[in-house]
Amino acid sequence: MPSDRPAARRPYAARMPLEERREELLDAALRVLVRDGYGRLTISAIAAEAGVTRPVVYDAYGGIDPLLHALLDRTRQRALDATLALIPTGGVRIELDRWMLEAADGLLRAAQSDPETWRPVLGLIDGAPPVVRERTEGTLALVRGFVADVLRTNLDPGTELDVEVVAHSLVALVQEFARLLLTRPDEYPKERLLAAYAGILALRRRP
Amino acid sequence: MPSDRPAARRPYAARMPLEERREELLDAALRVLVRDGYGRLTISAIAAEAGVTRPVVYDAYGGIDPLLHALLDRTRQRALDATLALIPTGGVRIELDRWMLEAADGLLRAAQSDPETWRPVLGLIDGAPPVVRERTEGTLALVRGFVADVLRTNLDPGTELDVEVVAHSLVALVQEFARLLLTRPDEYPKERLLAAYAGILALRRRP
DNA sequence: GCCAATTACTACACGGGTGTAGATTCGCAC
DNA sequence: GTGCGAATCTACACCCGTGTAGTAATTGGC
Repeated sequence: MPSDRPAARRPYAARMPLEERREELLDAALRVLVRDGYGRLTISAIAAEAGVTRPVVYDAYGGIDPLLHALLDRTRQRALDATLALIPTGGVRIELDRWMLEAADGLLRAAQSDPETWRPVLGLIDGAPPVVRERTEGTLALVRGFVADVLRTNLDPGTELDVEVVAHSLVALVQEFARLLLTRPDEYPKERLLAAYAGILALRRRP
Repeated sequence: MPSDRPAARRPYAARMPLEERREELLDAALRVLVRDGYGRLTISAIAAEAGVTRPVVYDAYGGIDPLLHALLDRTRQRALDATLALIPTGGVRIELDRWMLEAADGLLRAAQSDPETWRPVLGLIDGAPPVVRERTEGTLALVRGFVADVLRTNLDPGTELDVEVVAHSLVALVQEFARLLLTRPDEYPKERLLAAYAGILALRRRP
């Protein structure tokens, strides 16, 4: 062999302005996250997934923490937008039973149509570090607040209920349904879950 | 200084037969786990917490995986024992509403009295790897099965309900209450949670 | 076509956890 | 009290991810 080739230089990845690169890195990071969990969400893995070398990631985000922060922000915003679209605000009066069903339906649809966003949000990704729990909890608190408002506005005046705990319960319940839908869709398709939910709600009227 | 002391040998930890050492290591591991999460549950950290050197841990368990497995087994068994004690088996007939309240009360008591066992079981420890989710899910499936049996045995014959989904919901609800109790006891003391729960159940009778 | 700024890559040092081989000490049995 | 086996410790090599300084290629503007 005449030339012991000097470690074959890696072909350059397509160049990209910083902002665009940042978005692409977030996309790559989300793929890694959903596929492998937080435990394997490393700078190395993200760079490999995006087809670039690690310094590119450092130039774009400075480290895993800012990157994760940005990823959580983007994901949170998407999920929150979809969720708040289902909740009437500003003291609008609605029919509670009907709304609870429609909102559940809407949320299950959202989760089903964009699982990459919702799996992390629903806590279905393994290895979540504390920062994830904190941020998720903050978002959930917001949603629970809106749900509680809806309840206060629309519950029969006579009803004595701990609205905050009930809001907690409703949100937890719908979340659990969404988890079932995403993890065992064959066993628990949307129709089954909604029918069961309707059955539970109906107990309130048929003594 | 006459003697440049040769790195001061570490004092020996008290010797212990293997089985006893294993238990002590599990205790240490549980403390580390609850305090720092799965992300910091390393052989090094466990050895330090137990006051021994790493080879002791390797001799006792062979690595982090067998140790974690043993720890999960022990924790799971404790939680499962406490839980199954609350669920009537073998087709015994009971009064459903009363039982649901008593069982919730019992579980909240259990969680409150032994948080080190229940925090991991309730998913309150950060950074759980896939194996934890799998094992927890298996245990939950068992519990849900028993709850579903109770429902089948004691629901009014006329009631048309998706018993499996309802069991899922009940278990998820009580779990959520337990999480609230352990993470925000001042805001959500046991009495408040149980009162709210009773209120929700009561809706079934007061139309 | 060429140049310069921008973007990407190579190469290094570091830190922390893993796993193991071999030396050392403890403490029970006799 | 003294062995001797069991239990513990020391010391090493290894891997993998981090973070950065310096080098090289690309590409848009002229």
